Amino acid sequence: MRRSKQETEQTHARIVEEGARQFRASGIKATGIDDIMRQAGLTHGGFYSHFRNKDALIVEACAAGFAQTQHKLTNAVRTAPATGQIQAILNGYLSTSQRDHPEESCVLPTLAAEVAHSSPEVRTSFTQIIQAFLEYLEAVLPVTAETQPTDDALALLAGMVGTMLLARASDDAELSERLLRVNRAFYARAFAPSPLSGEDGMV
Amino acid sequence: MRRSKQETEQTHARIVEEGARQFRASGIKATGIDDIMRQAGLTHGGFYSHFRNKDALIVEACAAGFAQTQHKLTNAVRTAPATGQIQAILNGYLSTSQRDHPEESCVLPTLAAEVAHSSPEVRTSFTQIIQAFLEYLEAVLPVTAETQPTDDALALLAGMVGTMLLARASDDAELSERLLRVNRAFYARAFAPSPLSGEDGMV
DNA sequence: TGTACATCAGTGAACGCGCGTTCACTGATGTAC
DNA sequence: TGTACATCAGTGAACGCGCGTTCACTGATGTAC
Repeated sequence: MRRSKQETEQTHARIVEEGARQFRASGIKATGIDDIMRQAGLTHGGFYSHFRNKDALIVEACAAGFAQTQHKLTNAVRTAPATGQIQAILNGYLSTSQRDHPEESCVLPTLAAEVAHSSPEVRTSFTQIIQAFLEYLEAVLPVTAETQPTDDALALLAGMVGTMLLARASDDAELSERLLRVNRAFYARAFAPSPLSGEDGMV
Repeated sequence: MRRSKQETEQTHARIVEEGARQFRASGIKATGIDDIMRQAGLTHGGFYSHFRNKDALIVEACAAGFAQTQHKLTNAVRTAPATGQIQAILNGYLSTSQRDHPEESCVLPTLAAEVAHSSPEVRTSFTQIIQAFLEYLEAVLPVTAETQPTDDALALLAGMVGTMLLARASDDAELSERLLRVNRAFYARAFAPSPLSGEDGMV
């Protein structure tokens, strides 16, 4: 039966949120429409009242996932001293809690490889997320004599994404921990104007 | 009908090679046993004369893929001057030709995210590949006053893997190219004892 | 070296299952008068 | 403001399809004598 506008909007948001969770937790291909709808408290047929197809949900779910990561990082940066902002981002992004909860973590390490095989619309919107993340980092990175923030952001993002990807793939707890810890320190040293220590997850 | 020992071995190797290609090209879940066997010139039923199940092939295919990457890098290093070995690895690994041919490129950027959701046996063997890659890089990295090769290898590998992952996900040709070019230079500057320029793909 | 038999690589049909998407239907909501 | 009707969010069965795996079968290879 028909629902009120407000309820429809809430339901839509709930499906997007659940999609964002499950895509990140299990991967895009491995997550079925049915899984998402059931978690959202609905039956699978109703999906197509909200989205043209699965790709349309992927686009919205990735955007929602990135917004979530951006908010977390912004909170982490806000509570950090001006000279420790890069360190705060690294501590937040490369924390064990983020590693252990991909379902509410950054979409790049979890979904980038699958997106590379996806439809043009998915790839285009995902590329915009990468660009938005780069711009976000550029704004925080310091200007140095040697390099530009716009170039440094590329190396920093790649390092963050690669570190999390490998830390999640590693079965060996010690290696996984070492990847996070060592690379938090490495990238902080490489980019922070005056590196500060500290080690809290962002959650 | 029964085949000779030699022919059986060759067929086995052909299936592994084809699996390694297609897993990297399309992803593990997206590649069917049938696809692989057809490309190997066989029918799908025969698969189980060679492998217990799909996971067993994944393990062998990842190992074969890594061996291929290691050989390519070793060739690139061999023809480089002693001080330009890191640069040679970066130029080889982060080339546009590697980006455009995932089917014969490193297994880490393409398969790590899917492996994180795979069976224990797959995860364990994949972790060994990560460790082998790290040891390989450690042997090439210089010893400095500040850091250990064993730590530097973690940051270098993460940067290489993250860069390729993002370069492949990016729909924007300019951004993709910039990721490869800028990060080749960044990681060379960060790790090489005396950075040399140069820009050939490894192929 | 030759023969008889066991082995087993490969075939192709079949299995149960889950997928994305469609569709007829229901009934509360939104809207035109 | 009240009424009559169109709209449409959500249900649940059904669709065609592809998946990983099993299995009876074939016939050349490997082996025991």
